[in-house]
Amino acid sequence: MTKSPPRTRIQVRNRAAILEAALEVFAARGFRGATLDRIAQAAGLSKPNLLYYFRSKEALHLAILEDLLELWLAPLREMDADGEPREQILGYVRRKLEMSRDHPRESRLFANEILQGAPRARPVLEGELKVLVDEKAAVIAAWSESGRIGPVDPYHLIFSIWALTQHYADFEVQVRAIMGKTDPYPGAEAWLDHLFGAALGISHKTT
Amino acid sequence: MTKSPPRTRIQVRNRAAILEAALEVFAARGFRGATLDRIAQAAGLSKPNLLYYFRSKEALHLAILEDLLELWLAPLREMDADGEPREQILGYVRRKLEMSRDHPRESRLFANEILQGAPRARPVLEGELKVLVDEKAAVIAAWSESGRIGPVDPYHLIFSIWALTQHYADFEVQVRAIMGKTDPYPGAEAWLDHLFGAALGISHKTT
DNA sequence: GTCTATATGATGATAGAC
DNA sequence: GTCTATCATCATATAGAC
Repeated sequence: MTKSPPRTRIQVRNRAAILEAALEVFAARGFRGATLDRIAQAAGLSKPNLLYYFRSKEALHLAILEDLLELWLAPLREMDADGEPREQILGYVRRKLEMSRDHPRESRLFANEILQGAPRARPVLEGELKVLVDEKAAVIAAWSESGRIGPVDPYHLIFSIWALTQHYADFEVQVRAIMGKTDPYPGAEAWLDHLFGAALGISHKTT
Repeated sequence: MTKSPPRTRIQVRNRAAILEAALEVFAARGFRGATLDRIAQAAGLSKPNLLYYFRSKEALHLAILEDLLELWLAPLREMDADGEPREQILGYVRRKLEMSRDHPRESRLFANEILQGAPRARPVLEGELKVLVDEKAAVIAAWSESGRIGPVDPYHLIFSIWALTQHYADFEVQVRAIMGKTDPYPGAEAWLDHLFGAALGISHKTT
């Protein structure tokens, strides 16, 4: 799946420039909306030269997805079964929110891909992602059953964390349309801490 | 912005068929990924005939956005300043989740548009949407200040509701990759009820 | 109002010189 | 390895007959 490794410094630099440019363009316009022309221009190369490094638009997109995967799954991987449950879950929320703040393009690229049915990423979702989520869901379920956190549905809890944190990157335009120039992240962090903190309690008020 | 009203029954039927087909295709593939060929085929018309009803792809997309707007904002509009606060907010969550379940294509069409910077919907976001959100945020803030619900950030609360409910429509492929054939909506409803119920409490456990 | 045929432009990819 | 020139395809939109 990966190309033969680059040998010269120029190749390393060009390859990196292409991946950076492609991330920018794919994130902003989706797979179909992105053009090789635009990516090549952003990378400072000619279109045929770009295609010398990646044999097709499809191959370029795939290379990015693969590069991104570990970065993307890292925050969940760090959740430690032996840690303090509440701290582990709230820590995951914080790391994931930081990921949205520091890597919004990566978030939007994934969002574009999944929104359109994950034509290229589906194997990853059903393979590596599902395995990881099943594993961490089991950890959370054990915490819940032992009473160290309140009763929660681990899968929906994880979906919630994804949805809430990624929202600030993926729907940034909408957030800004409503909040103006105010940086949403400080408020978001406090709110998510409150929201998940309350939900993880042993019990909660019902009225 | 809107075309002259259709006059005959055939026109009404064709126009509706086009909008239905276009919703399907735009939602699944985004603006650039959708082709007039595919929309025309899905609507059972020739491409030039489609362009007789809508002068351009752009105009067709705009017509859909406008048609969708009221449907989309209705659940929030229904939130009643004179109702019982907790019930009003949880009711909004439920209606919005039903909207995702019953209208996933509409959700994905909006998501595509916003994800790519809202090139066509931006005026709506900064206009009608912002006005409505500001109004309802003030209502929630008043509830919070009077102590009828706990201290909440009204804007982030509303973002949370959008993010969580729309996630099940927009990222359906990912949810299914992890949950398999299980219908996620019953579990989602219970979880969101728990999550927001806990967060709206007067206070919550901090450890 | 609806169709066939076609103009026009964009885009992914290749050929071949240097 | 990198470029200019070009091909083949596809997509939006229009012309014009019926």
